[in-house]
Amino acid sequence: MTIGQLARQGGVNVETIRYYQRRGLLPVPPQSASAPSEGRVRRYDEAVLRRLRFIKSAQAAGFTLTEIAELLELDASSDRARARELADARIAAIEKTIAELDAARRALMGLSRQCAAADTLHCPIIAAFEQV
Amino acid sequence: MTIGQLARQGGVNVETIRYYQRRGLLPVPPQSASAPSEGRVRRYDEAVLRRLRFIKSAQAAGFTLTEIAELLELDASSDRARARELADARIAAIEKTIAELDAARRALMGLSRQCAAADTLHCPIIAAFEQV
DNA sequence: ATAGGCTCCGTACCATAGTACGGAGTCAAG
DNA sequence: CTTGACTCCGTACTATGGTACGGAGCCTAT
Repeated sequence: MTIGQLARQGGVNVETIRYYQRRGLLPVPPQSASAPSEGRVRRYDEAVLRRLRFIKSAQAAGFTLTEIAELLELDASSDRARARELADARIAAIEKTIAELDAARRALMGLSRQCAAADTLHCPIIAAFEQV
Repeated sequence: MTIGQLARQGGVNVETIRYYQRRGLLPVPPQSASAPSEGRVRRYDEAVLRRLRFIKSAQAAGFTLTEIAELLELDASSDRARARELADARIAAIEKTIAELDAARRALMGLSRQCAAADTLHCPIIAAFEQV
């Protein structure tokens, strides 16, 4: 797979892959190949694609790229304690975020309902967020 | 209330307030006062504090500062349709984010459990996120 | 064998949301 | 009436996560 194909499969663009390579999140495969005709173009395999998808998932989970770099290193190592530490910390953070988002969601639903009511002059947007 | 007191009450720092003022999110009160002894220091009232807290809440709900600026304008206006539109769009986005975070949370909990088990060699971090 | 796409790589630039700095003026307390 | 904390303001810098650009060179189908 070329870098362009990898990018399409992973749903990112080529520049992003290069950026991840610069950050050490993705490997830079060798250009040389066994066959003499195969040239100066780097080829990527399924493992890299999985790695790329992992990065995207971990990012969605709120990990920063720096933390993801650490996770990727841990994945290869056997430091179970550290891996667990990171996972648990992130679980707690996620639960907090979910609670916040849920509160915001409720505030917004109240706002939307108010705005739908024909008898209000305007929607009290700021007020909708009081005590959120 | 001075800018420093406002900042402390709002849980942000002074520079942030100035930044919000530059972005038009918070008003810049006049320096002049009725009493001649009152000087060149700007004073803020409760309404500004509420506004600041609203900004923080809206930000936690995932609105960008640009969107928040629009919300603040809408709050003063009567454009109920537009306010509702923004609210509904954000509710949908929040629900999607919550679903993603919940999937990530489940993946991480699986990971943590694996890491806790004494019989595993290492925690399969990348694998934990497959199909997340 | 040549046109068009890709790839390679370095460097520069972007948006978002702040944070830091520094000099000058102001304010309240001792 | 001075000292120390705070305010004012402009400008510069930071971190994060990318995007854009441009000149090479490579690769494949016609």
